[in-house]
Amino acid sequence: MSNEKQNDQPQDENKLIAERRSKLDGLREQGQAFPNSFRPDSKAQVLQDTYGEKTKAELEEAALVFSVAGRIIRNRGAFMELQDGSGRIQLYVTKEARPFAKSLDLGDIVGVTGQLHKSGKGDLYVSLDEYQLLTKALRPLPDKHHGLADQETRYRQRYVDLIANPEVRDTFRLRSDVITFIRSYMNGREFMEVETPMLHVIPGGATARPFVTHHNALDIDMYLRVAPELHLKRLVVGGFERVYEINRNFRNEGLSTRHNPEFTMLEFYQAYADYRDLMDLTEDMLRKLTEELLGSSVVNYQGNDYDFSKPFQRLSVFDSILQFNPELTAEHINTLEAATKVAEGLHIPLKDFYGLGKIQIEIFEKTVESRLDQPTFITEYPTEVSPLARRNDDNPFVTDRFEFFVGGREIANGFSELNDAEDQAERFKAQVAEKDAGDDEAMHYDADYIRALEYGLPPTAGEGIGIDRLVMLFADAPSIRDVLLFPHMRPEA
RNA sequence: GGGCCGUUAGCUCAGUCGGUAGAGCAGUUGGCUUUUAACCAAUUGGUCGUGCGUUCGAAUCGCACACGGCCCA
Repeated sequence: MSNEKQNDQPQDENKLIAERRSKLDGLREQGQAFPNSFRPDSKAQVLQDTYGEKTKAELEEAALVFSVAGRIIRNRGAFMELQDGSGRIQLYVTKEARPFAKSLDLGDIVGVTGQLHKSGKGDLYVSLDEYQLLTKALRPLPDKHHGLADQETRYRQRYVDLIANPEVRDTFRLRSDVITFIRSYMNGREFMEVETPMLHVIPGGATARPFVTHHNALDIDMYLRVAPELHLKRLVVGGFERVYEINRNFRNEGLSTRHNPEFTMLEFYQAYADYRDLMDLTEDMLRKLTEELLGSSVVNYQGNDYDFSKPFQRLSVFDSILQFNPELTAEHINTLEAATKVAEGLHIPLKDFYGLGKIQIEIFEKTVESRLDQPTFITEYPTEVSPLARRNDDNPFVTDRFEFFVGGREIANGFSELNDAEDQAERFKAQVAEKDAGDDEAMHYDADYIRALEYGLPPTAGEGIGIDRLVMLFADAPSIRDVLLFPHMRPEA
């Protein structure tokens, strides 16, 4: 019999839960324990905003009656506090309602209809004239004053975090606002939102290790996409001249404060534009986003101010290396031999297949990237590390490409697209050679994409913007996990 | 992958030199009922992350492991 009890109840059952469970048993005996007929007509925050300034006498005169529903988060004495999706409002326990109030546990969800009053201390409250328990909470809430502090529990049980720590709700509302703004901005510029496959037969569009899965009916391995790039450009070939997608990418890499295996990107393509046009667009969009969301053009992130109102700096990879390494001259990084020496001096591990461009990027990432504080575009990325970007007309060693940095972090990556099918085929072959040489992040050869280019991709520029990192910046969040509702964690022990 | 820190009641946290496991909140019972983390009185609640070891005796010391946090690669 004690075995039975253990089998049909959770392992972490304790006395607090058992007491609530027995209250629920009593409710079941009385009838429907989970009624779904109550309809609130008001939200707590709307009542606060609409009537918070009214005087006690004005409210008595008006005799307004409202219905609210939500979770009881405080229940002592004559007042209770109810929290709904919008905010909080007090409830007054009338003498008749005392047995009901006494039977409630913190966390229970109730529906209440009653007159709106103002207390002697100046707070609005709804009187418990009519009331109903809508959902019994079996588990106790975290400490009402300290909230939920344990980081692991906050990430694993986000639902509790959202109940106990109201500022967490603000972060995710901000995230929603960012995405809403971006959609509106792109739609306003005649971009069309599209959805392209998540499951790829040939992973492409970025240099990254993919997740592998299996399609049973076709009996083939498939890959979760690392980027939507190649599909979006196929659409430009097809005649959709401005497309964008806001969706998840999957990269099989480690977890850190800046990396989650699935993350959200805005990716967009504009025909008859080049990378300079996209730098202008990015600058305009981020400036407007900042002003719209924060009401200011200065973003404070982890104690530093970043000013989005001034023109963003534009600097080539090559020049940035020289600027941030005053002891270096052009001669130190413009030949394979010299650059290799510099890289070795910086203790950068090099692989045999690295060319000059790759080594320059390694030097850039080691010595420049984290120091790009104020909003900055870095341009002219080496062709070697840009297999999908158009070569620069004056210097084919580099491409018409930029990345955008702020606070030492890469936020965006864009370039004029390579629309020379024969050049693209050669670049794919170079990637395959790198893969054969041991680079498991290198791209595959995508023959259908080459075929699409052979039909003709108009001159086009494309860009990807990391939404998670952007939200981190605006939410002042130190970890990407703070802007992901359900960040990936190792399974619980 | 490496280093440092953490894991004690449902939650937030103490726990000294190795010697019977503590507080506040919540819970239970009673009182009170216009409060703002309500208050008063009494009271329940523990696999001290897991395992092995040292010891007469381990939350405490050692080793290994798990999970998390921060930093580095």
